[in-house]
Amino acid sequence: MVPFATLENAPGTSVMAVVTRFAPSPTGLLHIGGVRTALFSWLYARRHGGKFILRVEDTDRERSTDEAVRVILEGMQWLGLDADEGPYYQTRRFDRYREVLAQWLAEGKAYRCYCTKEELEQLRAEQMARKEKPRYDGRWRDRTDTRPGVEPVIRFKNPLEGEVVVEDSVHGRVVFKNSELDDLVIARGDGTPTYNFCVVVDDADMGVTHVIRGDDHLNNTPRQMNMLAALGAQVPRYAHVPMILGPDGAKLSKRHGAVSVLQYEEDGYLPDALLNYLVRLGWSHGDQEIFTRAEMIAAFDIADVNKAASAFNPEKLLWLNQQHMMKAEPASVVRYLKPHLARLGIECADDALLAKIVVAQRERVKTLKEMAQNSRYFFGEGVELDPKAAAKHLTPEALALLGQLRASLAGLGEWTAAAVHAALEALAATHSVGLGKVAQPLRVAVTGNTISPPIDQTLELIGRVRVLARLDAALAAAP
RNA sequence: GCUCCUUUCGUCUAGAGGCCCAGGACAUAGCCCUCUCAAGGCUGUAACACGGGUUCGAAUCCCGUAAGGAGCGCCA
Repeated sequence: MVPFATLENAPGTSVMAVVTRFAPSPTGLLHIGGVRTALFSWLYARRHGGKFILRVEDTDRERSTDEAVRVILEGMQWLGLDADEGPYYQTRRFDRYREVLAQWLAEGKAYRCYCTKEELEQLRAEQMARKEKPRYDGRWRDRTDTRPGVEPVIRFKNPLEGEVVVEDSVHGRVVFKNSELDDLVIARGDGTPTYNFCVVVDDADMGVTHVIRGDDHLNNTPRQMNMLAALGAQVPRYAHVPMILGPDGAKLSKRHGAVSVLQYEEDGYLPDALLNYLVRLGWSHGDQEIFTRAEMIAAFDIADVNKAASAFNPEKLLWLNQQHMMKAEPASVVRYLKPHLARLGIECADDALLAKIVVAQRERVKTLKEMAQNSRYFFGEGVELDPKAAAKHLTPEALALLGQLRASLAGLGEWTAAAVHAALEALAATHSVGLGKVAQPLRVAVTGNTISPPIDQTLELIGRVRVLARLDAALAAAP
């Protein structure tokens, strides 16, 4: 039991623990738009020492899929957006919804409507023809009879007059006239409850204090507030955050960005980098671009959230990902790099070596996937020489240098980057050539290509045995 | 069509009447550094949607217009 010593504050100022929720629908795969909403809700709860609830809104049984539920669960876990409660599933709360439905029917707060779909369609068509806003006209609102052969829906009796004021944390005061609202369906003909109704019951039952969601829900809010009032529940604080657009400024779609959040794991992004990118879409904290998780929690405030939609920019995400790889503890990057190495068939249990590889590679790759691909030559035996690189750099003159270099490397007392570097410089000096004249052929011989970390570090990490073997192979392959 | 929302560089944003002939970041161009590729540093190009007000003074306040978006479902 939580002791509440100060419950006697004036109305509206009572101390209330913050409770937020993320309520995705498993009718499509969770994408970055949803993730950002989840992030804002999570941050807000963490910032205020509150509770974060995960609730799966699966009342549409036709379109909900197990795959989508899996992506929500795995995605949230990968991102580290841990819930304090849930996941709840609305499909498991049907008894509760039926209870409220029965109560409202009994109290006259809701009623059965026996209109057929055809009838409703005709009504809509007529209204459109008259250039009116299409809406249900309440024709069954006060009827008590029934109509055989039609499974009735249940509609909420929305107030006819007055207005509903939404005090939104990002949009400010938004006023809706009740006369613009109609009696929405809260239970289908088959008895299953609908979204707007379930949300209201759930938010009330779960004690949600702050509803943070996409601004496509702003128009639903007055209806929900009316239902909350019918329930006798307190109205939460609303914050309708702007939507995320695709890179082209158009609505997010499968074609560009509306992919499963798990795709970002596969593409080699660090969870913290994705979160950092997403938090800066619609929110800012002065000029700060890079945030650790703790910094995000400390700085986040809904008051700083923008009103306008923002476009997703893949280049900036890439940049941030690299920034996070460079700032993070190498060991933590290793943890996320391993799956990518595994996908290339590379299993390495030497975490210390992997940490060194991370440090050597992170300033030249944008993703973990790229890091894994560019690190293949640290593992396995031989390397495949890129034909163009070999033709350009493994010239007879270069091979002559490499031959001498092989000897000096073989005789090195200790195999460190510093020792390798000294050997290279000595060779370059005796032949009066730049370091590049020997470094590039060497790079091609041991990595197969022209790109790698500084050559001395590269050799140290590849290891002497492999380096000598690869030099021998390059020398032997020469004409 | 009706109701609601939105509008600062290509993109993300700072800006809460004078600090702004608008700052930062990504991207982009140039230079420096350099054994490759990067990273890093420096420099440049680039924006207050438009029109009226209010005010000594407006990116900031008000009103229109335009353009986008959302909702108007027995979808969520």
